[in-house]
Amino acid sequence: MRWSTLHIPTLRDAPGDAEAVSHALLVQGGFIRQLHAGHYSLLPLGWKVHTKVATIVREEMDAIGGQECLLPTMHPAGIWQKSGRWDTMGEIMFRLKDRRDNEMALGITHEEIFATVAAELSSYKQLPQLWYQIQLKFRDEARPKSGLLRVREFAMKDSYSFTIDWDGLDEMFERHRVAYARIFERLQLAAFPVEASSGAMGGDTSTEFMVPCAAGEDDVLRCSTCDYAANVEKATSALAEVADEAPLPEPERFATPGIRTIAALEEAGAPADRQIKTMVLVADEATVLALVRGDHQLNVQKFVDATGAIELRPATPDEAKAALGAMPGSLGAVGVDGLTIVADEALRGRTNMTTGANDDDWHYRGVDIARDIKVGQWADLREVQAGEACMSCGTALEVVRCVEAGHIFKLGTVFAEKFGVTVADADGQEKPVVMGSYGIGIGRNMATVAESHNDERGLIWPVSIAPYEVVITVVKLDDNSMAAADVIYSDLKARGVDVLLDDRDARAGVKFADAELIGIPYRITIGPKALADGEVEFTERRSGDMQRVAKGAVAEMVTDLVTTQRKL
RNA sequence: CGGGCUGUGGCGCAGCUUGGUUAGCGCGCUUGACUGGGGGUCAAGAGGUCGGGAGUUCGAAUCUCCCCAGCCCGACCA
Repeated sequence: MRWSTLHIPTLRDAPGDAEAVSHALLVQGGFIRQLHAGHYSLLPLGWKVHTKVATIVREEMDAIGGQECLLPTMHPAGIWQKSGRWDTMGEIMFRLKDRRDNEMALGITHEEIFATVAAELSSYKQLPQLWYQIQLKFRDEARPKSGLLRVREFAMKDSYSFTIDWDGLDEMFERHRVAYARIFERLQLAAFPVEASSGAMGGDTSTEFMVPCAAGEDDVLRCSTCDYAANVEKATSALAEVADEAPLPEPERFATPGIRTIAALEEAGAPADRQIKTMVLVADEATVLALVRGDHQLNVQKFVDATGAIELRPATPDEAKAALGAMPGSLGAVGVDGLTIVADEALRGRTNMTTGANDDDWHYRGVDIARDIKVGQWADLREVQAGEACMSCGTALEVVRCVEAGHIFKLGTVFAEKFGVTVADADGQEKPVVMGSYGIGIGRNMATVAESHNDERGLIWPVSIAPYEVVITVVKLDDNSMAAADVIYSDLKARGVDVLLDDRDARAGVKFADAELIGIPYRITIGPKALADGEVEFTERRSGDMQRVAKGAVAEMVTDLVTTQRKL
């Protein structure tokens, strides 16, 4: 294409409100424009990149046997009520009504719809099936941010597997791991798999693919020695043994005037790891207690996963007082009856502990948890901190800030049971089909590549998804230069290279700056200097390295380079 | 949802504290000239409901109130 005819609205200045690098560069480079919070228009350049990302995903899904479909975006409420997620999804779901007052929703994901399609399966001989689509999802995110990284309307590749048993699911899961690894390799993203919480998706296990990135929103605990990596919502670590002394015969009250914090109580003689921290939470309208060791932090998602709570929030100080009789700072679970008490595993078997006495300015010491506290449920609740020991090898774990680039779930038979997705097995017995679901956001991955590949001059796209693989920059629009440019341009096009001819009547500096800003990986510069020797200049965007090439040889050379890079 | 901040030509901003003729600047845009290998120079132009509404006032971009939108932090979130 000829630049002079295209709509590539690059900006001299970066937008003032863009914090994330990808956001600023995609706007400045003329790839995207915001319509309103969380909704972006993809301009020609942006759509080209987006399409190339989608193509890579499509190719890799096809390579593992995926069959592409396209399901509706708008769904009747009934289908979501059938799975029970009409209620559990809460505010994330855009809801609307049609003219007959029927309730509808915009799809946040498509398990329900694919399960409906799958209900037509009737025999194990039809399995396995692997279906996917690249389709818009709508999510009413509380806080869209960072350009394309977190939006309310976005294209996602979501695939769904249907197998006769769990071994089949394992096989499908493994296929996706391979496909995703290939996708991220082709996108040149440093993604790595991590253990994740399945959250509202439910199901058995899930794996996220994370890309280290400052603009990300997830923390991953990673071991540098072995391959352990897990989302902080799921991560565990090995704790040093704590040797407890024998407990007192019974908890002993002692006055702690003015002491409201773990740290203050520590100064008063109770080490933090010998304290029980009691937090009052409101889970789906019920008051519950979460107990962790004094020096530990509660991870809310872990609590949700352990208890199945849908909505969870900390109680207000007044609510805490109403429930336990004291203000935060003197709360405890000793002798508490009638409230659900969930305790972290690190507290199991501990004795001689200190905790609040549910009386302002009073605490108990000598507490034996097994004896004195009616724990209703033991669970892993504590948030792992950087530096704690890896469970499998003991190395200190590090925290890495990441973007979630993909997420794959083993769903099991939950949806199959609700939607009647059953098939007859070899013995003629009706069996629920085992499902998996697998997601990868197209726009988010595009933005993540932008986050990962840029410099002070702008974007540096990998050849695989660059809006154009090569730009021909004509320094001076005289007949001689344009003639040479046209020959090379036609030659490259004939060779199947995605080439952009910058034939704008602008100063060389402007063209160089724009080419670099929009991140075209290779540039052929045509100017009188080199042309006098029958040569053109060839520059690699990433390194800035320039070399002179005979004008008749450059097309073949570039084609070879691009072809190699493209396939990577 | 809580906290902080911001809305002024296409983009980036000043003006607002202390109300006062015609609302400025840079970039971009149009036309012309000179230029021509890293965002050039000169000249002449076009382009603005100052986020919206109500109020105070002789007079509001500026003060007051309400609303809307956007950004950032936190909460939340497949």
